[in-house]
Amino acid sequence: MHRTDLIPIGELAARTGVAVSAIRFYEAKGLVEALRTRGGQRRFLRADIRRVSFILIAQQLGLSLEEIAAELARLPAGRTPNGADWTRISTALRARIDGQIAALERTRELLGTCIGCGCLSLKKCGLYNAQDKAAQRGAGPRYVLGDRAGEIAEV
Amino acid sequence: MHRTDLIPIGELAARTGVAVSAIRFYEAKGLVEALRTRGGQRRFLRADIRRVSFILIAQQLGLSLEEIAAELARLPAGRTPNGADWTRISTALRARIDGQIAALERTRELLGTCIGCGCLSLKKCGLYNAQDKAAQRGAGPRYVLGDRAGEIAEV
DNA sequence: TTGCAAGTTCAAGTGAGGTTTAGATCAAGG
DNA sequence: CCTTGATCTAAACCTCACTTGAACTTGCAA
Repeated sequence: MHRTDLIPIGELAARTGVAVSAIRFYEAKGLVEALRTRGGQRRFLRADIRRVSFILIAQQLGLSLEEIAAELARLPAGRTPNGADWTRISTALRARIDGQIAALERTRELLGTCIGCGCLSLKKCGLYNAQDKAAQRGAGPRYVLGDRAGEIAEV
Repeated sequence: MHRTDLIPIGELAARTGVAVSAIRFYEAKGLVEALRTRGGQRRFLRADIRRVSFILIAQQLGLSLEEIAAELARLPAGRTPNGADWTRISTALRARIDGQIAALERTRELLGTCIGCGCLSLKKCGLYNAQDKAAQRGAGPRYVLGDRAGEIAEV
């Protein structure tokens, strides 16, 4: 609507709070697309502000960029999410949050039964069996741990 | 009590479900300590099974190895946690879980108000303001995002 | 004593999610 | 036209939490 329908990368960065370098990175990953000026500079659609914001929200919910890309790719013709898309996506995100909360609550309960007992004793503690369940993908690459959860022996 | 008070790295690995390489890595990071045989092989105390298990639990709760090391370092004389230590630590961990759950619940609520509205519009959505609050340290290094949360402009 | 699984070190690799650097080019105002 | 600031590319670098590989050495059982 404004005559500046196309915005340069710096403005997209300023509007979303994401670094310019990150936006270029997202483009390389296929999360956003840019038009180019004759000189080769990127020009984004105003709607890409929403698109990038969606990326940020989804990240907060623990989605990887790959998952986010998959979600965005489901939108026909590379559109920016509209109302109906958003309903579908946010419903899915909510399910994910529910799962995370449930996992944390289970862990908390188990931790509660352990406070004061000082057991830390594998068979009895329950927290050890909870490890695979409680997995909320803590910081860092745990590629492998997930594959062998459950084989924990007794003390 | 068993005559094998000292266990080799392979057994510690088998008992905790952690890879041998990971245990060596933990030792390098100061999370566990090992005695050495004359030949230079590591021998761990049986109690280190508990120590490593503690590392795993704390990781599930989102602590970095550095934080875990700090927690373990507070134990006098490099002991393995006993009952009292465990009470103190697990109480702290529980507070952490509570915080994580609360953050997720806030996010869920905001998401709920957005389902169907399709807004994704920064000023109105609320989810954008929630970003710093909801931070549950999703997968991957988000060192920087945390530092600039809140500077998000309007669409 | 031998055989071999399990152990050792050190350096380099992995993968996510970016940032930094360097040097060149573009766009807009004066 | 010229300067200034934004943008460009490519490649290198960063953290975290590990794994992998190469090249040897130990420890234990038969």
